[in-house]
Amino acid sequence: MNLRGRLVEVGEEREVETQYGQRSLAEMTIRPDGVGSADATDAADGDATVRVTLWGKWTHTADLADPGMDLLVTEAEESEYRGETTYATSKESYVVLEPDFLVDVTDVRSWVQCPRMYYLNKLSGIPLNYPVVKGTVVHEVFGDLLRGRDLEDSIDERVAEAGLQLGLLGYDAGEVRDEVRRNAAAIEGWLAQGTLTGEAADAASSEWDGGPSEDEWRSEYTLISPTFGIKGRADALRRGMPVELKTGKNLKRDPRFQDKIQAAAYALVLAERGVPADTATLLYTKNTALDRNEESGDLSPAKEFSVGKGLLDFVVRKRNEIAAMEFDFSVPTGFEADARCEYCFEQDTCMVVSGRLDQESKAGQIGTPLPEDEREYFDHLYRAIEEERRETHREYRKLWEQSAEERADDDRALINLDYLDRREIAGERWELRARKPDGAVSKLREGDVCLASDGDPVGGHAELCRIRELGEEVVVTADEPVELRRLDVYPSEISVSRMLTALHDALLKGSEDRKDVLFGRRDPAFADRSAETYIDNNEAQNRAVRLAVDADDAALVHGPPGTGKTYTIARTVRALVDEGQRVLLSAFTNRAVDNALEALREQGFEDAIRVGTENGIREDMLDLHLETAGDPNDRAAELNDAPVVAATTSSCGSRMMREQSFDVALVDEASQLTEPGTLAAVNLAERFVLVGDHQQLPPVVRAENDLQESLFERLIDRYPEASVMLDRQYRMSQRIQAFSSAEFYDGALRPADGAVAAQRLSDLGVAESALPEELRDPVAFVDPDGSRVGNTNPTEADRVAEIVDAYVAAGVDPDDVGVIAPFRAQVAEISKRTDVTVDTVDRFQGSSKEVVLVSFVATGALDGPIFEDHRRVNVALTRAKKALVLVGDADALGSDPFYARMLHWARR
DNA sequence: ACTCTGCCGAGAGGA
Repeated sequence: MNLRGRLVEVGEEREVETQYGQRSLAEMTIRPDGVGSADATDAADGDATVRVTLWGKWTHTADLADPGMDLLVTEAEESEYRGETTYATSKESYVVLEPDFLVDVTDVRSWVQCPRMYYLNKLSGIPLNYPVVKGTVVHEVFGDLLRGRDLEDSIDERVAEAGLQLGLLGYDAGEVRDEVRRNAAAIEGWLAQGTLTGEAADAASSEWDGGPSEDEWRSEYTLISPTFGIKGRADALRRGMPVELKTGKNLKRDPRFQDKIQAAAYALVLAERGVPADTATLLYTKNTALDRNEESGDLSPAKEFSVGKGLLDFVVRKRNEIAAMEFDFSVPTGFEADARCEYCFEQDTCMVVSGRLDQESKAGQIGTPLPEDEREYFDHLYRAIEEERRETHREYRKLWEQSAEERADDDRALINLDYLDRREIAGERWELRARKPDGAVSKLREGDVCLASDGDPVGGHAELCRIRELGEEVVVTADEPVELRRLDVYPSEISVSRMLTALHDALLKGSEDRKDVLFGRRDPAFADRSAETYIDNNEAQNRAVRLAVDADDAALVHGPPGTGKTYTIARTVRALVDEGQRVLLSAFTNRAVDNALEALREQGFEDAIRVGTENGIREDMLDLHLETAGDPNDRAAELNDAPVVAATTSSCGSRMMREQSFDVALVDEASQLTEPGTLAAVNLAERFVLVGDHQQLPPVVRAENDLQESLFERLIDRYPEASVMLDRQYRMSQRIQAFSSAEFYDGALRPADGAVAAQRLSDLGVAESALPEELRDPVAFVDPDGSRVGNTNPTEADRVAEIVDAYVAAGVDPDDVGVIAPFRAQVAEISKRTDVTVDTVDRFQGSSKEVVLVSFVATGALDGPIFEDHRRVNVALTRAKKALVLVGDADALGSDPFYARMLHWARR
C-alpha cells in the first residue's frame, strides 16, 4: 500500500542488528490525512499520526526530511506492534519527499552533475548557443525518422525552422545540414542494425490502437509522474524502453553517468504507468563509423544498459535532494556532491554568481558582492518567483487529482469529447478530430498548445498538440495519433523561468547606471535634446514625448483611461527613431503590442518587426511578423536591422531576444507587469520608458506575494518628477468620468474638450425619450432586488438583459453595448440572456463601449476579495462613453464607504 | 472567497 502524509516528527538515523546483519533505519511520524491522493488516507482515520520506518538507503531521504514536508512511501509494509499499526519500507518501496514538487528529468540530470549546475541553469537560463540549436534539430530529425519520414526532407525543413537562431549565431544552412546529416547517419545506421531492420517504418505505418504497446516505436513521449514528482519528455520509446539521443560524442565504453540517470528517470516514470522498463538506450550520434572501426570494437553510437531497482532508487533519492532543497528555498553550494570544480565548464560562471550574490560555493567566489539592498531584492523576488512555480505545479496536480467533472468546471479542460477520426497529414503528423459536447466552454483557444489525451492525461495516452479548430468540432494536430477524448491546458513553467532569468540579468548583467535608478540611489537624469513640440493639441501628451526623448535613464508616463496612451506611445517611438535610436516596443499583452503597432502605422511608420508566436498576433499585423524559419542570414538580418522591434515582455525573455540590444525600451501596460516581467524588456535597452496606470488592474500572479506591485508603481512613487500624467481623456462624458477622476486621480482627469464632455446618446441618433425614465441620466443606478446565488445573481441577470433590450429598442446598436460583471459565473448567466458583449472586468480592461452596464452581483453585503480592490471598479466604470448603468443591490453597495460614494454619485 | 495573460513545449554540449 501507499502511505502518504505530512511529516510530524523526523527520527535520527540509527543502526540495528537484524537477522540480515546490521542495518540502518530512521523512524518518521506522519499525519496521513488531508494530503494528496485518495490512497494517502487508507492508513489511518482522523488526524491520528502513524509511524513509518525507513530502512537502509532510504535513511538518506530521512536525513533530508523536515517536519512539515509531505512524505510518500510506496508499497509500505504494515505490521502490528503492541497493538499499534506501524509501517516500514519494503524491498519494492520508494520514498518520495514533497511529491507535489514536480522536478524536470533534465534537472535531475544536471543536479547529478553538480547541484550548483542545477541552480545556475535555473537562474541564468540556457543562452542561445550552437550546440543547443543543433541538438534540437537533430532531435527533431530523429523523431521524423521514427515516424518514417524521408531523411533529406526532414533535414531541410528542420534546419530551415531553426533559421533565425542559426543566423543569429552566424551559421549558414549548408554547414548545419551537413553536420546534422552526420548525426542522422549514426541514427540510421543504428536503426538498420540487426533485428531492428525496418522496424521504425513498420511501426509508423502500423495500425494504432491506443496507448504504447510492446513492439512499437514512440517519439517524444510526454511523461508526468504524480507518484515520483517527476516530469519530462523521453526522446523515444522502443518496445517500451526509453531511448535517449545525445548529439555529442562518447568514445568510452559506458554511457556518461548523468545520461544514464536521465534515461533511468524516464524508466522510473514508465514503471509507474505499469510499463516497467528494465533496459534503456543512449544513442551518441556523433560517434561515427570511423570510431567504430577502432580497436575496442564497441564504439557504436548505441549504448544499452540495464535499469535495476538500485538505479531507480538512486534517481528518486537525487530527486528528493532537489525537493528538499527547494522546500525551504535554499541555494545549493556544490558541496552536496563530489563533483570536481576544476573540470567544470561552468566554473567561472559559478564563481561569479557566488561572489556577486555572496553565496557559499564549492568553486569559491570571484568579485565583490552586490550591495546589500540588491541582494535582499534578489532573495525576496527569488522566493516570490519560486512560490509562483509551486502554483504552476498545482495546475499540474489538477490533471490527475480532479475528477473529470471538476476539471470541466474550472475551465481548464474540455472533457467528454466524442472521438471522430484521425488523418495522416504532411510531415508524417496527424490530424485528430472530435466532437465537443453541447455548451462546453474552456479557456483553450485556437492556436494554443495543449495536452490531448484519451481521457486520462497522466496515466493514459497523452500528446502535446496544437488546436486548429475549436467549434462544434475540435481539430488538433499532433506528432502521434491519440484517441482524442480530452484536451487540457498544459501548465508551463516558462514564464516563471523567464522571470528568474530577467531578475538574474538585471542584477548580474545590468549596468550600474540602471541599477542606481532601480534601487533609488540616484534620480533619473534628463538631457535637453527634445524638440519643443511633438503633439500640438495636448500639452500633457507633448510633455510625455519630450520626457521620453530627454530621458537618460527612465521616464514614466501615467495614462488614465481614454487619455490617448497608445497615440502618445506611437509618437514617442517615432521621435526616438528620428533621434537615431533603436527602440524595443513592448507590453504585457499581445493586444497592446498590436495596438501600439497599429498606431505607429496610422502615423505612417512601417519600419517595425513584430516578434512572437504567430497565433498571438492580430491578423492585420502579421505582415510585420518576423518569420523564424528560412535562410539564417536573411532572418537574422531582418531582426538585427529593424529600428523598431515589437514583442510582449514575455517574448523579450526568449533566447533570441536576449541577444538583442536597444537604445530604448518602451513598455506599455507596465502597471500590469511584475517587476521581473518588466525587467525582461528593460534589460535589453540602455534606457526605458514605462507607460501604465497603477489605478487600474495590477499584475496577475498566482501566489500571494510581492510580485503584485509593479515596477511602474514603485518607480512612480519614488520618482514623481520623472513622470507625466496624461490628464485629458477622450472617452467619457463629463458626468461619467467624474467619480473616477475624483476617487482615483485627485480630480486631475478631465475631458479633452467640450464635445467629449457633453457627448450623449442623442449624438448616435438615439431618442433618449424612448428610454425608460430611470435610464435617462448618463449615469444610472438600478436595484433589481435579486439575491446572490454563489457567484451569480439570476434576477439581476434578467434585469440586465431587459435594460440592454431597452437601449437597443431606443435605437442603440447592440455592438455599442457592453456588460461587465465581476464573476465569470455571472458573465455566463448574463450571456445566456443577451447577444451583446459580456465579460469580466479584467478582460474589459483596454476597451470601451458607448453604453456599459455593470452587474455587481452582491446582495446584503460586499463579501469577497473581488470587491476589495477598488481599482477593478475604476476599470469597470471607465469603459463607458455615453451611458453607464450600475445594476446592483443598494444595501450591499451602501455598506462600504467607497461603494456608498459611488452610489451617491450614480443616483445624484 | 476572485480575477487571469503570457509563453511554448523540454531540450544539449563541452573534460
